Amino acid sequence: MLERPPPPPDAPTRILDAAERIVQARGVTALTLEAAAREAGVSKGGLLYHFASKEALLAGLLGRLADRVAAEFEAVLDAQPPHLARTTRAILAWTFDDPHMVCEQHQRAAAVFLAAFHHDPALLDPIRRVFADIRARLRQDALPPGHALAIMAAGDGLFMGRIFGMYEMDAEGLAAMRAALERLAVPQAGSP
Amino acid sequence: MLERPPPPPDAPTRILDAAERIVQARGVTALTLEAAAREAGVSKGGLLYHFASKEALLAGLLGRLADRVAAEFEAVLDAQPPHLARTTRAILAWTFDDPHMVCEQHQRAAAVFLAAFHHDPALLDPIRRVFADIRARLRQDALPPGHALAIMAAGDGLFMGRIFGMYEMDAEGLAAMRAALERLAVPQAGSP
DNA sequence: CCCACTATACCGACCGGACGGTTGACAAAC
DNA sequence: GTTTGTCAACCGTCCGGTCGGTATAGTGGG
Repeated sequence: MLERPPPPPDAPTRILDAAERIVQARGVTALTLEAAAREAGVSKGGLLYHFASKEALLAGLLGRLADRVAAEFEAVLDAQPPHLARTTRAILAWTFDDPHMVCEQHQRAAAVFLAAFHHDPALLDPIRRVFADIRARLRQDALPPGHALAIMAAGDGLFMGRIFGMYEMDAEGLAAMRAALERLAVPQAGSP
Repeated sequence: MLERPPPPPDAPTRILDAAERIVQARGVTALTLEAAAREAGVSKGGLLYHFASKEALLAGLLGRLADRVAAEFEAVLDAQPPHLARTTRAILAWTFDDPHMVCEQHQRAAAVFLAAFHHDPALLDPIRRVFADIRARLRQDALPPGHALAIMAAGDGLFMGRIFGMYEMDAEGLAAMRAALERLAVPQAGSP
């Protein structure tokens, strides 16, 4: 059964894809309007027709990234069985259940994130909102105070370590860390 | 009792200080050779006499940063009482005992870090070594596997959250989080 | 059906400015 | 008189953004 090949994406999408590819492959500095245009198969003028400035391009990139992150987390959350600390456990799954394939996508996300921050920290606002929303839901988990925060921070730290090439954690260390954090995700932990 | 005012720093130091100030105050993009020179009170040629290229300037910045981070951690570690998980507890103290004054310094460190990463990720190597060393010592703490890692990752995540303006954690949340992590820093935790 | 007009999508040459780096001169120190 | 530190002027390049133009596809009047 052949899948119908997806229709060719429209120009703005193609341009955003191209920009992402460049940022991921050759770094923030390589993202110029010309390069993005060429990679997308349009002229610089064509690119600027859809994104009126570099900032607009970055904003587009960030908006899409925020949407994707939100959707990804939602999917992980939906896959979690009911539990008093469901959101917290979703974060754990999100952090550790990463099929290796996704790593590339995370690298891309990080590259976009950093590119945007580099240009103007305010561009991160869409993502900030996504995470603020997650944090709000986290607060409703029936966990001792601080546990959910610790788990989330640890996930973020792991993510950062990967992004900046600070850790190369082996599977064993990763599993141990996950186990330790999972023990924090037990409602009323520590007082049977 | 008046402290003897420190002798005026030499030119390379003045230049590095100036570059740091610029990166912190006006972002990565604002760090140009001209701007750094002007801020340091020398001409561009004068700057290039001491740092032959922008990359050299960034390498200098990063080297100094790595030294300072290492020294700072060492100081925190020395202040810790003997304990089976001394290194781990030093990390906790490092993360949470932050007198507010230091926050500014951390912002500066992060700005330098990001500027370097932006130019060339390989410039981060000196810092990578510092953290690799800390991680190695962490492994010698008598803690259940994963606990020290979790604590370190949480610290990193908190740091990242602050850098990118993702969290604004209140003191209460911070204290709760610290308490949760501190419970992980107890040797043989969980099995009396 | 044809024509005039308009809107959409795109092109690529060009401009202005910034930035990294070079050069040659110069003065004080040794 | 050579070395050391500093300067100002300059150069080539690159990049973001502008602009005049083109091709295609409607749209409405006659």
